[in-house]
Amino acid sequence: MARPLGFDPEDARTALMNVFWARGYEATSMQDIEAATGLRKQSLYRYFGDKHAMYLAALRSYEECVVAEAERILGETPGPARARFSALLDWVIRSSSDTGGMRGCFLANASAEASAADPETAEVLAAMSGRMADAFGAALAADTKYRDDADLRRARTRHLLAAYVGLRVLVKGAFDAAAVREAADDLLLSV
Amino acid sequence: MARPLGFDPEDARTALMNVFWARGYEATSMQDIEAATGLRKQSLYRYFGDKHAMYLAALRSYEECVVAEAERILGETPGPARARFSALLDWVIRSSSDTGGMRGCFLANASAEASAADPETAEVLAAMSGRMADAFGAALAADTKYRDDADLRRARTRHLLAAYVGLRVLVKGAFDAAAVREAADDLLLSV
DNA sequence: CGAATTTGTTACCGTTCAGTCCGTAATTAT
DNA sequence: ATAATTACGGACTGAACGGTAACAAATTCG
Repeated sequence: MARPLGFDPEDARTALMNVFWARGYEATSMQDIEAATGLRKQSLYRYFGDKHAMYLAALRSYEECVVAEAERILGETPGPARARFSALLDWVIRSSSDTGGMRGCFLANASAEASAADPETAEVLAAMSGRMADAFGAALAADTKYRDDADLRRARTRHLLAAYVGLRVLVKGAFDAAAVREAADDLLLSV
Repeated sequence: MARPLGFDPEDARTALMNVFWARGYEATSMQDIEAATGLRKQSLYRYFGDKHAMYLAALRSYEECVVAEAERILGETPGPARARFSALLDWVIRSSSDTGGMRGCFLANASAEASAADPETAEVLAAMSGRMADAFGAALAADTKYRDDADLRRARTRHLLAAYVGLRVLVKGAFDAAAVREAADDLLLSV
């Protein structure tokens, strides 16, 4: 009955994801968001609510884009667990160098920035890391060694998830591409 | 020749460390800093310069407190590499539950928050992670297996550092104490 | 004691923050 | 066409930001 939306909400969410991913929550101003989305504040506020809601939308967009892709790679790569994780790490390293800048992992960045006083964000992050953990566990279960030992599988899942997150944090400052590759190769030896 | 400083600079730096560690750089306001240190803005500005310098002082304080303690534990624990890392992880888990809140690792938090546009912070972070890597490598060298194979030692060092950092990020949201313990135990199997 | 110097405190500065109001343009239903 | 409804754009708001200026209290040296 009235004028339709002048922008694609999906595009806006992707732009939000990129800007919050690159700068974090606190360091991103509404000016940055306007520039990233190409929209005016008023349109953003009407559609999303407030800055915090935009951040949650960005996190959900990351979940749909990146976490889903990680799940796909871990699930669809044929062969044993090690091959699956190798494919995952290849993809991480490749997509890191694609974007040039080392943004790390939005999930890891958000976890590190998260204050205890933000239960909504904590919930989204917990759900996301839970999906990652499930995907890791399922990939491990491709090997009989892990399929038959739930305790080992859970422990190894947590170990791998920690190493994965740590890699994506360290790539922002301490590790160059070669160091990441080396750490990833060594990590695969423990799978 | 004049009135002496009315506060202990070391205490002030420790307070700065704690407040930036808990909240990050952007989310910490000068009001927070005044409350944490018990000092007024003017005293802080005169002594440290500006907020950014206070952050660097906080990072250096962390390096002197926490990184130095990690070096000490890795270096002075007797026995093979695994025992040394076990002691390190015990200490991490113990000190995490001591402070109640899960602040994670200041180094990891700062790395995740760091923007590429801050070379000074990047330098401090690189130096700190370098010290951690050196300490990890030295601890590994307690085993002949690692002492005699520099390539393996370097790769394993990076793997362990990534896992260590990842653990301390995930403890902020995704992992509870039991999950950390489990991941740490599994991590030790790869040493 | 008194001059010099530095600390600590209060008030203040311009800027930027997230968020809102309101007039205008665009679209649909009648 | 016209009325109703909605999106858009610019101007605006009060609060909080980081940072500074100016003054009073305290300490040391001559």
